[in-house]
Amino acid sequence: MGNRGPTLEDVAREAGVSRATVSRVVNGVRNVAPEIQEAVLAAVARTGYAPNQAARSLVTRRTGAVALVLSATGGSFTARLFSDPFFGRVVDGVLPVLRERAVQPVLLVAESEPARAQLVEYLRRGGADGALVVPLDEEDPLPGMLVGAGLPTVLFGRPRSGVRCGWVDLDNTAGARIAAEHLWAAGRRRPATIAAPVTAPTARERLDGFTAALTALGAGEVPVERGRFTEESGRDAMARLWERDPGIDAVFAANDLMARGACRYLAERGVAVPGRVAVVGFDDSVAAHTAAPPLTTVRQPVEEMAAAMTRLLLTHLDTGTPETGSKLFEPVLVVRESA
Amino acid sequence: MGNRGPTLEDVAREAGVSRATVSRVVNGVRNVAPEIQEAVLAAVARTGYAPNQAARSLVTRRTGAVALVLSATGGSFTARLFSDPFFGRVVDGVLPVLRERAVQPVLLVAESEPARAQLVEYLRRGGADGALVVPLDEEDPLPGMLVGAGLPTVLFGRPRSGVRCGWVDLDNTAGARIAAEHLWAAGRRRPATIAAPVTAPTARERLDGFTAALTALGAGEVPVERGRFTEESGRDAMARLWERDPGIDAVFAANDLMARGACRYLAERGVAVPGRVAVVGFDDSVAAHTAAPPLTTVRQPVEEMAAAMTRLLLTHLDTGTPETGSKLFEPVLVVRESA
DNA sequence: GACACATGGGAGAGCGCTCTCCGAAACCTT
DNA sequence: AAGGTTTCGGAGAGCGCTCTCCCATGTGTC
Repeated sequence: MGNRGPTLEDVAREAGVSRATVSRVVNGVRNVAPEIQEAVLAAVARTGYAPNQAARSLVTRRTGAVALVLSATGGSFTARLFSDPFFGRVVDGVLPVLRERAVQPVLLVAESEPARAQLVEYLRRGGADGALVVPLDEEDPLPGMLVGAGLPTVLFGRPRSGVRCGWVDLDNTAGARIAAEHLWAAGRRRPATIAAPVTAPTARERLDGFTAALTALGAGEVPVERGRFTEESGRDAMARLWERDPGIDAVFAANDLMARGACRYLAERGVAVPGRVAVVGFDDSVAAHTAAPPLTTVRQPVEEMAAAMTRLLLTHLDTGTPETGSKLFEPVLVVRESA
Repeated sequence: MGNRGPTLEDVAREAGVSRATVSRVVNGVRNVAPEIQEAVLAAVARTGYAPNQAARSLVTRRTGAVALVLSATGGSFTARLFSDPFFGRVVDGVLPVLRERAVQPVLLVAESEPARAQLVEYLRRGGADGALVVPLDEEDPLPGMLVGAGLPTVLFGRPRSGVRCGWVDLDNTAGARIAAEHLWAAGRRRPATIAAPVTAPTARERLDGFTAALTALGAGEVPVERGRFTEESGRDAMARLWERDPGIDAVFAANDLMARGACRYLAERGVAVPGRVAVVGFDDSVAAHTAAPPLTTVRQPVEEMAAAMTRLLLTHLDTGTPETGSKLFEPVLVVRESA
């Protein structure tokens, strides 16, 4: 694309000033006499000038863009990416913070191993100033690769050991405990849970936190089935749970989508929710209040967390100090009708 | 970020050759003696060299990235973006084509007016070599802005008049006709339709095509209610339709999600589908076959279309000719259980 | 053995911008 | 009025790379 538009030089000639002056006006720095400033702006408008970001980056070592990386090691993940409201919430939290600072948000998806490699290479070459990473699996090597490449990085969720970078996270264990205590207090003595893949640390904390809290309360063994965070998989897990033991009177699912799936199965079987079985979800996404019945769920302030994550990165970028800030958020139980 | 890593110069010194030679090896061009090539690669590995994309772009006028722009003029659209399987399918179609060519896909979202302006500025400055745009509203000014800025652009859906650029599209009118004919052939004589916002050209074609086909077949007035492409809005539209006229015996919805919503409403009212009312969706997304009952729907080969759109852009980029290619796809009816 | 010709690798210009100097002019201050 | 100080704008180096020249070797031909 020999799309060579006008350069600073052209604008300078047009305005009858030097390159440096045009640069000053364009970047709004220092004191340039008002009439000269006006002349320059007019010249910019007349020529249709747009600064060449490559040339600018070459000297400033900044691109003005920040990458929001969605990564997963499992196959076919765009399907999940664009069906789980979770990601939309992350994006919703990130965008305003970046926009306010006039930083361009750039979404990058790492859906496979080669994609991950290509993505890291892109960032190593200076495709963006920093990365906000939402990894979905514990084994995901991406955060380590990025941090290893020296790229300012902040994660949604704690990094695996050995990877030093900023992060935000929810106290999932506490969230699971809140759910357990709510169910217990409501007289439920035979709770089960629908967990998520073992590879998601988040999921493990929710599972362990739930069983640990129930054990502490004096409950017996808690039946566990696993889903894949999708509504469909939640339905299936509920089916297996029910087949194993129709005596259970409560179900805690690791996210709202799976909780919905569980409700759907129960509805199909004519089992009353919450009359016969109480259901608690996790996240408090839109999926929670549009469910039938509306879900009681553990609220994860995703947007807030994403905004905090973004601010952490911007601070890192501003100060240049690679201090790895972090922030842990507390969950809250949102009681609706399902439990 | 004074993140200055090793430069070509450093690698050259390390390998005992000139800058030019290192550049040749890194870019895999021309004939470099095998032993020298090896020495250079070793030096690259030792120094951890990564080419500076800004410097490279400055001379090549290429970034090696292509933007996939998701744009909408309505408010709060990330919610829809990350809940409608449609976008995931677009991404699924685009990624492989780009990956194969080692072009970095970069997702950009234009969720508001300022965001759109910032995005255009970013691309004008050379943030990417070209743009694949998925506009959701007819009034969306983005395609025009991009084309006006001289950026190679290909749209999903025909451009509004006055905007000259490549595009791919589905023959929505034909799709709606197929649906109408299917329902008519099945003996449905009182069909209604759930359309989408007037601002979506796609939606208008589906609505007009449906009513036109039915008129041609000899049907009377077709009741119309509008949704917003979401399952929830489809449910509500069905409710209004039913309230207006419980005599209708078929419903054609402008996408699968709304068709699902319609089914849900009918199920709530105890109306048999397809026994009493037949339902036809549009898109054949995952939402179609996971619905209860599985939806009869008009298949839109989104992935294929997205791949074609990408190839159109790459060709444009390769040849430099701003010939505005385009491709129209034919819909197919997928008959399942709902009609 | 003299010439033409391919082949491998270096020198150096220059992509478009920022930013540090510096000099000229205007303004105080005493 | 002489010196000091501030304000404004220009000159020019240089960011890290690519790519065109060009020269120094090989290799083939008669």
